[in-house]
Amino acid sequence: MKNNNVTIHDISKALGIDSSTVSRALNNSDRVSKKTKEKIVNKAAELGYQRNSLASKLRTNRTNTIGVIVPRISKHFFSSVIAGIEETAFQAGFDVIICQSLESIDREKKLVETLYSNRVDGILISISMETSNFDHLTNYKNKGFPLIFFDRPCNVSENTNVIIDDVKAGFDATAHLIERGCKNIVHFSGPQNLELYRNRKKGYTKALNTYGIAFSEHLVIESQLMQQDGILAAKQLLKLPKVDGVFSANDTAAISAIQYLKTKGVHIPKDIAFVGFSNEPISAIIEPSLSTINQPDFEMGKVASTLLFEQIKNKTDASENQTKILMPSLIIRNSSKF
Amino acid sequence: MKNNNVTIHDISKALGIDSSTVSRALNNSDRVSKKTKEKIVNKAAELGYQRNSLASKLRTNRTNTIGVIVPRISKHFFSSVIAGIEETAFQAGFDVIICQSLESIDREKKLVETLYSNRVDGILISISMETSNFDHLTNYKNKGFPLIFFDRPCNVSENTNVIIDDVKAGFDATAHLIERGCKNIVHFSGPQNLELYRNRKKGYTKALNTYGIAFSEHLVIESQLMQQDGILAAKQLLKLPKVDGVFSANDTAAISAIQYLKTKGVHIPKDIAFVGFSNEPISAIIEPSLSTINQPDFEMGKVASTLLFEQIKNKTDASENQTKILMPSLIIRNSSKF
DNA sequence: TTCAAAAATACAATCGATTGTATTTTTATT
DNA sequence: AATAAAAATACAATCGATTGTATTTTTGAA
Repeated sequence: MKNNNVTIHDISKALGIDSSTVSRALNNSDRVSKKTKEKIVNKAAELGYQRNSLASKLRTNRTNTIGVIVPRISKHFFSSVIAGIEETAFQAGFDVIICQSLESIDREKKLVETLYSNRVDGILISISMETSNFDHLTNYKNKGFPLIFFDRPCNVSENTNVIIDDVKAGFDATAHLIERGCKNIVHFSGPQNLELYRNRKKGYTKALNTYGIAFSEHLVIESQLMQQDGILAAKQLLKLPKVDGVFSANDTAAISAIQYLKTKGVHIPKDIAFVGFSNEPISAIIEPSLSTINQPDFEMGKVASTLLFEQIKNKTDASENQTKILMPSLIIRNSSKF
Repeated sequence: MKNNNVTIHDISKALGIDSSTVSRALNNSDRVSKKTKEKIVNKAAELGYQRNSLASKLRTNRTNTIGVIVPRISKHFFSSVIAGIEETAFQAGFDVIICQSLESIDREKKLVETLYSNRVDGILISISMETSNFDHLTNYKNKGFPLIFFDRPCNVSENTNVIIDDVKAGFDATAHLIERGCKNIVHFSGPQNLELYRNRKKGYTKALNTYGIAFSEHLVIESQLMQQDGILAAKQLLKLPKVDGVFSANDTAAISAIQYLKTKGVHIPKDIAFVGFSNEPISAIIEPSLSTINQPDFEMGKVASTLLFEQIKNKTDASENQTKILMPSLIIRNSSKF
């Protein structure tokens, strides 16, 4: 494509009107008369003019764009959060650039750099599973760059985090299994550098304590909670004595474990009851349907982006960091019914 | 955030070296001596310099960025295509901006404009279900802007399309049902402005013809193929006499229809056999597992982006339009077994 | 040591839009 | 008709990086 892009200077020349006036006209400034505006707008349409945002952004030092980094867009939870973000952004007149780290710290670093060098006005991020050092993020944050963590918080320094109450969720899930009669409850846990998984585990142990059940580290199976991990966990679980309940820190692992156990003749929930985490759409459909924790995903997107836009506006103020905690809810389905 | 961004001019001043040399040094040009390069690179690191891509892109008129517009990132098919695109793009040194139209033509138009005004080097798009007029796309295409359609092609003018052989897929799916013994096969079809759905339907009718079964328009139920539509279609289907097979143009509608029918005591596949389309991950897990058409999604992303990069490179040549057709494959699962 | 060639660096224009200031034109008041 | 105020428009600098050309410095061969 030859560079036949039309600029305001082309319009300027075509009409014999200064480019500054053209610019003002196209931005509907009231410093330009109605008549001239009309002429300019018409000529712009005629020539097929399209603003060069790069130039505009460079000059104004404002991009009206935010970046969002999630581990994986195909995860229902994240795409719902993104939906919430996009809705808020649309109302605020902001564009959104969606990126996925694929759980890789290297990709994450590169994405942050790219977004920053494109001068997005702020970033919303849910860190990768590999991220345990936060320098590539706090460096920007400390410069005063608007940066907000959601779902997977960062507490190594002062930050704004939007999370759900994972301890409560873990407690509720486990308590439900106990009240249902489970005595030997296994916990599928995730990478411990993520506070979120630490908290779900905390909730699990807290519930055991509350109900006077001894906690045993043997009953905690840690993995990345991918599909394959669920199968491995199920195999491991079968070697443990009289397990009758599982609280999995995500649905994916729970589902693959259930599938595997079914092939081994284990009856869910009679032999082993299951509670997952995330309320993936599939969880309502499989058999047995999976009890799980519902997270206010869409709301999380709205809350996080609203906070971000506040930070972007209050450029001058040292924005106060705050942690917003949203409430999860337990959905009881067949995988844990009597 | 005050604008304390470090520029090459800051480095220039700090070292008493002209900014052009600084720029060249940071781009590792061999017009700068090794010694000076080192000084500059060190100072850049010290000051926390980060290139302003906006300025760079404006000057060079090259963004090394492509845009991708899909209807919905949460759809497994699209996120897999995106994965393929990102892999190719990464190798080519390009950034990818992911956008979702949410099946809305208005959003789609706005996204194309935004991407263009940000001067992406090209766009890959799978159009929305609402899109039946293509002016907002062909306008750019005709200017010589690299634009490629995937999965949902555009044949109103000369374009590059990357698609799968939907006719064959529809044929295979239907033929399989017939060979299995089905005589009254319903087809869940999608919006007819999308060629893809027209083609799947074509394949369906072609198979009926081939096997000497009369085609009846009554047996085609058209909708947006969303979850809710599947239930409505199932209800409608129950009113038809002796339906014994369904070929659904996507998995989503098939799955919700199956769920509904099961509650009505219909046995799948004994009473009604099902074949879906897309091979969503859920399809392997539900009960009965859903026979479906597997699309080479990741490959489609690679092929489409490879073609796009070729077009971007051959700026001058009038790039030849071409249609690439990828081959789908039928996966037979329990929903259509004997 | 001298000087041409090569290497390194500096100068200055440029990408396209925006914006503060200056100038011209119009309007309205006397 | 004169003139001050207001409205409309023009001028010119700027955002930050890049790049063709010019200038200075270094190198090495005679």
